[in-house]
Amino acid sequence: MTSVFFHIDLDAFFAAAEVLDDPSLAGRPVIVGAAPGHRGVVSTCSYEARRYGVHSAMPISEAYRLCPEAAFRPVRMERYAELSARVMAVFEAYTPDVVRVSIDEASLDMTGTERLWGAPREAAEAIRDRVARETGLSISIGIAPNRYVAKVASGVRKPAGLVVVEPGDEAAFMAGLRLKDLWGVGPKTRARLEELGIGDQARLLELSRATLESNFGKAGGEFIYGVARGVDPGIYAGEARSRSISSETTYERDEAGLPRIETTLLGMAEELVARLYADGYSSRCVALKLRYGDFETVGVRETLDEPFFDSGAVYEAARSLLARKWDGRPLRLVGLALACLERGAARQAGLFDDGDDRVARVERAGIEAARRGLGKLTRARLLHGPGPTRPKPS
DNA sequence: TCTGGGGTCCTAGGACCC
DNA sequence: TCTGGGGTCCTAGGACCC
Repeated sequence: MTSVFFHIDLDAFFAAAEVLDDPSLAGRPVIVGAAPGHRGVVSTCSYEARRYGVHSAMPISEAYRLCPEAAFRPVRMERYAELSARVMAVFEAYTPDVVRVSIDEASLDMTGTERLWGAPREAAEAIRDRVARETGLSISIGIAPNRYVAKVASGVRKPAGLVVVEPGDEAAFMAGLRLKDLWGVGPKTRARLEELGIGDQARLLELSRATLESNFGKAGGEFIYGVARGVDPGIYAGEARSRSISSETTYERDEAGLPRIETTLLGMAEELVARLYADGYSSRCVALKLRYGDFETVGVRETLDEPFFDSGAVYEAARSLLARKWDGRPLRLVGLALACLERGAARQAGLFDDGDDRVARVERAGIEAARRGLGKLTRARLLHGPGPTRPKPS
């Protein structure tokens, strides 16, 4: 049986969600992201805003300059997650094999569903109508014999696009695209390709696998060689488990005060450990990220033999990494990450009976934190510490 | 008063072991 | 006297994506 994959993308999702909740925004340029006058970027903007040249990841100051009359809205991730879940539930009504790629994208294996939902195009229209009816959101759909080509196809005719690549047409479809439409080939790779005289897809096909590997490394070369021909490199094939969790913050003004920086790290350690327990992981690596005023970014990390047991240990590790790496110049950003994640919450030997009930583990973590007086201590420090260190959530 | 925050994967070099 | 190799783990940095 020929495989049929749908890749579905929500159109300008965050901006569309804002319009949904405030219909007076319909037809206006809407920019979701940082507030003008603050440090930050555009997260998503409506198609009306794109006509002014505004786009994702653009500094908010520039977006404001281009389109001061736009409605600027903060990111409301919880609301988007709620809407996303409703959209994903619609997809799951059409196939059991839904890979949720991100908050606004999914890859569906629709192989063998023809008898239920009709030809791919009909099924796609049915999904689109149902998403619109149940959530009021617009989607773009790419259909192809593999997940990679479906993903690319979903992006070439947004918004409300529907692009079908028939079996056998994958290579021809890819050959007709611009280099920037290749998923996984970013600005640096494109620049390097241009140095090699490669400005479009057709020219890219002339490069041998060996040439690509010698320029982009073994993995990179193989990747480019394959995707240029419509071969799926297995982008969503990996095991769906989290490998790291992180938190970072950009100060409104560069910060050189050790107490404030440490307070930031303390809050992050608490937040990360809480998330770690809630998700049922343990970690034995902590990584500190620092960005100086000139945007120079450095990192330092440490791996332990045993998992961290509580946020106090993570905080102490973070402090010592800071002492080791920071040269004292004002910091624009600090970030903390936990990596080497393993399934199962960390336990101190002998403290608890075994048991892997998730809720129980989370409670245990809370109990343990309270036992050590950690909860109270850190709350006091965060409330009365050296002032606010985190920008308003944008 | 440019340049967020949360992730993934790859590379290259060094330490260490057999 | 010129210094094996293979494997694994760890670190720092970089590219890319949403």
